[in-house]
Amino acid sequence: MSRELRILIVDDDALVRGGLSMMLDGVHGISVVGEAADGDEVTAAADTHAPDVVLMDLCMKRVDGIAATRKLRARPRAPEVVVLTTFDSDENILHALRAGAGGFLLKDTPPPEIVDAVRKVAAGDPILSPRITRRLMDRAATQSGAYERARAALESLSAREHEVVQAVAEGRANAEIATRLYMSVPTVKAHVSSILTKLDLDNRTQIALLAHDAGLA
Amino acid sequence: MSRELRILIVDDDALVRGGLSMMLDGVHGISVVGEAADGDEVTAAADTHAPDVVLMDLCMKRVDGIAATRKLRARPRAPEVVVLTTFDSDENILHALRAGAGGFLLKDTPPPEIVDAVRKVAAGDPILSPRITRRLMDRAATQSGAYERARAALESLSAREHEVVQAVAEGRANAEIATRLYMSVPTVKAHVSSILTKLDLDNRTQIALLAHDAGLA
DNA sequence: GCGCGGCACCTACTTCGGTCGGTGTCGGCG
DNA sequence: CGCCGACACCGACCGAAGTAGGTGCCGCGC
Repeated sequence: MSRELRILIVDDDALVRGGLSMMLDGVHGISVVGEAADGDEVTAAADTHAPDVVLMDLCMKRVDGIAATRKLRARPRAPEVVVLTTFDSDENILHALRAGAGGFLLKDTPPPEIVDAVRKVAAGDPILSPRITRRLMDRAATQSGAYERARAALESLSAREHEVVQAVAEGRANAEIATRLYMSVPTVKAHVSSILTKLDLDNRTQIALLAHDAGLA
Repeated sequence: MSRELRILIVDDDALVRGGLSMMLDGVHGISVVGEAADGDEVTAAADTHAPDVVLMDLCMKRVDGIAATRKLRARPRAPEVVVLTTFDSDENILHALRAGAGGFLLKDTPPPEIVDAVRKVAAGDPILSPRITRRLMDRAATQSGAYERARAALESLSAREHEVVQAVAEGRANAEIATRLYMSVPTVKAHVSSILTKLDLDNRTQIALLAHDAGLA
């Protein structure tokens, strides 16, 4: 097998650091190579210890965990980051994911699962707490509902009308659309009008919203 | 501990059913109580065997796995459903999630993980293959990018303007907005105009799209 | 061949949306 | 106090959006 997994623990609470360290260090294949108490110390610690995985607390005093994660992930040979937090607000989750976290665990996760998560993340697999997974699933499902309906509605349109819908969905005016699609403004209007009746809508804004739901940028 | 977990396996390939059954049955705490070869047979099998978890193949002949899942989940005391499939198309994933699947695994998942997944799903935790999790994470992250920017832009608006934005984002006409917010049409126009300059936009459609990005339904 | 429906295109007319200018009100500040 | 800026509100004007109606052009079926 490969060498030991090198872990860096980042949390501004010494007690938590201790607990995590105790939980992880000594477990087969894992060794905690360092700790940091603050977002500022993280990059330095990462330089000296070259960890494979960083366990990152989210709410810290000076530089928060999100920013620290972003900084870490921007480096060459970036370590994987597992975010640990007490709060599962959408804010936190989405920010962390955008910052490049490979895992997002709530602090009530039982120790063996944390160990497991660290291993999986190190292997490149993403890890989320069940509650978070559920959120993401619900999110995706609801969105895809609108998507399906919108897509279905747009089926009834002709090719040219599709192009017009696309342009309308970008917030463009009729004149703009006309030049872009090489037709006169009245023709654009005719298309828009036809689209409105076919989709049973009242105005171009509703076209734009529908198209947006259908995934046209 | 609670009683054994009752599993129903649904796949139109007898070989696959056999393999899964062999993999799961006999494992501590799990027993395979039935099999079904087709979406049509599923409800009947569920009636007779009252499974806790259904392992559902997605691509089947007559009634596909999505429809079968939807039907199962609509019942009282519905079993949890884990979808198993070879293909990880967005289509499949989103449809399955919307149908009420509690888990989505690719068929290349190693056996122990499948066992584990069944247990977790039975306990109410959602389960996704790493590749799927990654997809959902990326999806959420990209969307939240636009969200942040839009939210920030809308900060500069007054309370009344916010209400107008909301209404515009629903595709409403000025007259509608006027009655709804108890003001005259010219006043609505004034607000819209002010919003346009503050957000540096050209027309109400763009307002609607921005607001949509900001999460105003 | 002929009629027919759908499409893309246009003109002329009506309605809606957006700009400009202006009023009254309120709270902050020298 | 008197001034200023922000806000909510309105009326008059004009350009853009949407409607009605009509033309030429395929491709289809009788």
